[in-house]
Amino acid sequence: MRLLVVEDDEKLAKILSTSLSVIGDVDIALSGEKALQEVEKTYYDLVILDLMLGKLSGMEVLKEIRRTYLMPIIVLSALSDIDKKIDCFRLGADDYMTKPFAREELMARVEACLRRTGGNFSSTHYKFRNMEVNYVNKMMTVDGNYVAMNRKTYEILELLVRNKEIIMTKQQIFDRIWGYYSTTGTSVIEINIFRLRKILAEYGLDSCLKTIKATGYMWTEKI
Amino acid sequence: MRLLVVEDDEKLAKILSTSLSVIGDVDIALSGEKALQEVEKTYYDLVILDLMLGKLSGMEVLKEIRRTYLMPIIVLSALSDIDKKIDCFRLGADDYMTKPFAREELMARVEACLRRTGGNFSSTHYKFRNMEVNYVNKMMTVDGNYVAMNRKTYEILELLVRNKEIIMTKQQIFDRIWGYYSTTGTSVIEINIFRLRKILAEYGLDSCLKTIKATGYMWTEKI
DNA sequence: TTTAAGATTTAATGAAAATTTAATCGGCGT
DNA sequence: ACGCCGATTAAATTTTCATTAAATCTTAAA
Repeated sequence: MRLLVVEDDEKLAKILSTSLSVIGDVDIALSGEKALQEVEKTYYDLVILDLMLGKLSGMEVLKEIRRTYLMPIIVLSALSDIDKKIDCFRLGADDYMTKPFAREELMARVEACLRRTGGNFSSTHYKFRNMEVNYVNKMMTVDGNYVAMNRKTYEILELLVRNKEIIMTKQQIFDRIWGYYSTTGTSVIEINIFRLRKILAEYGLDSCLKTIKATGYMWTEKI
Repeated sequence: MRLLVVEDDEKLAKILSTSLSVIGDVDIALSGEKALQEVEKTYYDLVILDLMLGKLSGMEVLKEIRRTYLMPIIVLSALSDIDKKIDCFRLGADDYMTKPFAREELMARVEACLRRTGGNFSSTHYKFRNMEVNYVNKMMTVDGNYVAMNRKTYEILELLVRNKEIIMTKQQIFDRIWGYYSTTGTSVIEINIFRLRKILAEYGLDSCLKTIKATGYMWTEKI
């Protein structure tokens, strides 16, 4: 998880950064210009954006980021002005907090946002590189495009990525997807693994799906 | 779009309901017990939940809904108590507003939530090429001309385009359009999909409506 | 209230796709 | 070389869905 704090008050930026470090790696941008550079350079899962910046206003930064990126943005401001809030939400902010605020509330709101949008905080998605498996919608996407596959094939994929870096034995896979009372042999797993690999290979992801001989299969990000 | 307002103050509930009606159909639950019933019965895109309820506390309702459902929940409360806020976020709330609040701020926050969860959120219409689906007037137009279709057929179309690029399972479609207590089989979906396809085909749009075998259907712009 | 048009549902069929079975091939360790 | 296990391919079987026709329910006009 990678977060960006955009805040010109260096002291506050440090404090926020320390708090947020339990959630993921935090970068700091001390100006709007710097923020835009960072966002282009790195993939961020969430941005905390103070409205009070120097030359480039926070609103400008918000607008500019939203022209290209979709990650959640939480706006901080000294103003509780309703119109300002509305404007920020219009421009695509996900939340708006008025200073002063409790550290705990910020943390709670950050987590609520991340829960919604995925990342590893959420039990609704798995993400790796440009590929995503959405457990709710029962679909895999690459660069946002739906990748078609058979139902059972998908279920194996979901089971494996839900348990990444852990070996799933054939018996576990079988019991989970086909159930105890199924009469089919475990060779059906191999066929679906084969089909899954063929699909993954189109996107250079087949090396994530390892065969553990005489045991089972494992999804790994350590290629 | 279907919203649920859980609020025991009937006057306030009505006011909220009226405001929110521009976004979608709004149901009201005057008690926690009623809210849980409604949520089981109907598919909701978002819930507005007042913490001050009668017997069953708002927190209980929140916890209970989250045991099963994932739709965004915005909590309203007279208390600005930080611990209360934290607790709500922990239980899975998506946002927390302290009363009194501006109608506009609530609307902005509701839209921000839906934008995250409902894909490209527009509360009034969907447009693609020369075709438009107007949720307010409940009609589809092509080049501005009204395209006639049955009500149920239209409702499926609206549900699918509101969730474009996302697979809608047959169960989701069924629960949303026919409701939990309906006795009809899910084959009615297939017939309406068939009719919808025939209509769409006249305008070369049938390829937007994908069948996801063994799962459901999906509207896509990536033909 | 009756009637008829239209909307919706039920039922049934064949085609297409998914799943399973079966069989062959190939590598690796003993 | 032999045996084990998994990859791969082809073919058989099962499931799911599109499509048609007919039955039932709704709605609004007469």
